Amino acid sequence: MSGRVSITDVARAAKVAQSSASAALNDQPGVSEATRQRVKDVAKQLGYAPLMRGKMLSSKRSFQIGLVLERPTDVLESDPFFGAFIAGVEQAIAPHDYALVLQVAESRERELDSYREMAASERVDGVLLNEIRVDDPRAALLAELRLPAVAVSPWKECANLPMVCQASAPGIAAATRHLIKLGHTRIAHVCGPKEYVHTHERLQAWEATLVEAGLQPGPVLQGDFGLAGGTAAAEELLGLNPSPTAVVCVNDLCAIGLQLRLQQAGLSIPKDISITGFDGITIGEYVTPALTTVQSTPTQVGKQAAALLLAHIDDPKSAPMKVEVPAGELVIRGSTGRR
Amino acid sequence: MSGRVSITDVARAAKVAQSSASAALNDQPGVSEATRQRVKDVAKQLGYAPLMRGKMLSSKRSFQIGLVLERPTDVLESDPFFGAFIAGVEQAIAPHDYALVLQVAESRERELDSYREMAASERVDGVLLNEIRVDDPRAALLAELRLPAVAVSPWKECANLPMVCQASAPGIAAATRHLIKLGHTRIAHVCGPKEYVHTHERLQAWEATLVEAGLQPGPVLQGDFGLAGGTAAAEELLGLNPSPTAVVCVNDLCAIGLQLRLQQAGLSIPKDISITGFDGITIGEYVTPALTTVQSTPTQVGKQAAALLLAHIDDPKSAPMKVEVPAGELVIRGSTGRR
DNA sequence: CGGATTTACCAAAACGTTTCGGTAAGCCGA
DNA sequence: TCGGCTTACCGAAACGTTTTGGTAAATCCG
Repeated sequence: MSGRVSITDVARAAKVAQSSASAALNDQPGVSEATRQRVKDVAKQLGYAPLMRGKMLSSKRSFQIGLVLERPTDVLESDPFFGAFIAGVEQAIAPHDYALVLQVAESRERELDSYREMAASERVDGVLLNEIRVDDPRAALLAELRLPAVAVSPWKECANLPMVCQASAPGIAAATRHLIKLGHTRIAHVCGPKEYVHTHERLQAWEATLVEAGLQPGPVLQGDFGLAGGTAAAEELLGLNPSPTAVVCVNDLCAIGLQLRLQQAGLSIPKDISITGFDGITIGEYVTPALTTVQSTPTQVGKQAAALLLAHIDDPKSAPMKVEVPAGELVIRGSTGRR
Repeated sequence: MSGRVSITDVARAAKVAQSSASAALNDQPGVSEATRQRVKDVAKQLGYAPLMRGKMLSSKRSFQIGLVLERPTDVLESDPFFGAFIAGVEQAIAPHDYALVLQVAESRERELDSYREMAASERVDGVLLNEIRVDDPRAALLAELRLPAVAVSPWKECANLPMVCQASAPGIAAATRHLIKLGHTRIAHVCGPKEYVHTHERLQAWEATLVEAGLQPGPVLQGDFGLAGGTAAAEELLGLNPSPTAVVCVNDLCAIGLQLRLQQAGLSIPKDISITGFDGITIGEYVTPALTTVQSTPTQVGKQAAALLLAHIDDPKSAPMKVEVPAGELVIRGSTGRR
């Protein structure tokens, strides 16, 4: 009695061939308008919903895209990009009956294994790549596996992969200019790990902006994309003489780590030192003083990336190789002040 | 030439029937050990990997489980549970060839639609339910849809759903006792939204502990699970007279929001007011003073929840209805001090 | 009016896997 | 030696869908 209703049942009830029912329901040509309506009505009445498994097998597609996260749990925990990014992905794929398969890998090597496995079993039709690194080994692997992929990279090309980019250079430049306007001349930079493309883009934007303004690019401190990097950079900074009067940080978490540590050391922000972040995560509004930052739009990035991936899955020839998302805007708050 | 190698190819190459090849590869009985080895060798040599689609259709399973997040992006952004939870889920399902399908819903009504759709298309074999609410409508819906589900709930029963629980009552009680030992007598609580089961469990644990110690349960301030709730509670608290000397917050983000706002208002933590959180998120270690909190173990919870769901998918009769994960431990840091 | 084209539909194949029923061959006990 | 049981294997069906090739009927055009 309960039993699932298949397209065969619909066809039988509507007194047409299974193939005609399929054509009718999928708005394919070869069936009259009258029949199409009848089939659709019957389908609705019977509560027919196509079974994904059948559709997958027959159409040789999985109607799923993959996203693999490398695992360091503490990074996952606070990565601001993640949630909003996924929300954007969902917006783009849901209308096309696609779903997102999320995997978590314990290490980079295992991450590659994840891709190998997804490709071998064809569980997904393509994947999204985040946090692109310099000479990223994933690009070559995915090409070898012939698994469509889209890179989310802030920066120029990425090893022949189609990419979606939201440039962070303009935001970093804007933050740097903002500091220059406030009268700062010794403006340091806390950069991320050298292996990430993000790191280089932001480092160069900071440097170029200072050079352009005729200023000597101040010290570069080694940080990372988490709180710990900011803390470490703070320690380094405290030993500097002369000390910079402003710091452009690679992202918000790093900036917050820096700010909190400097405050612990007795410095006053922005009186002694001005700080800028990048991302625009919520907590930046709550720290004291609130963080001047660049508001990125991860949901937009996710949406565009997923849309581009679907386009490449559909037809790699005709899909664009690069889509740009407007850069984030500078949000001026209390952590920056006049020299 | 590249073309995918199917089980038929393997069977042909090993000179056995397709069905025998299947039995051999899946360690089913009915095939001799010699043949089994030969088939496996041939399969490996040919680089055979079973195609998910075929497996799904034939075995009437999707080998996937679902997780739907309701969307409020700013909550997603920083939810500490999320990343670690997913990592745990992955640990449990990966060995069974299962994958996680993640959906994001824009509202609660759309969240229910997500479940309906997953059930109708049988894209997943079961789902995980987070953030259980009082009289949660999802339980009834999933029962109606006959979609296996496991609830991640901190608390007693959940509408007949199998559940994994990591009690937060012991942690909240420990935090409260810790404050009592420090000499506090006016201990307030910042609770979450009343609709969540979490909220009630923690509220009651706080209250019971105070009553047990012969103290009057102090004021209950309305907060939520994000920074904003802490800020709001801080405003409320600042108007109180007499003011509590300690506050047990429903979670870390809320506690941090509270602490930052109180500090802005000129109060000194823990001199004027002691604060405790719950979760043990990273940033709690970085604020000044560092946050006394209860370290929960979301990865463990995710792992157990996924394992339980698989068990219920496999055989609902024989799987347990409840699995407990050891409660988190109190981590004493600088935000609590002697009265 | 007759041949060509189009339309509306159907039946069967295909996708890759698991599973079911059957069939020889081998083994056991009587 | 023979019936009954087990073992090892095979062929075919089944899962639910899309796609392909074919066939009448209807339409068009000269």
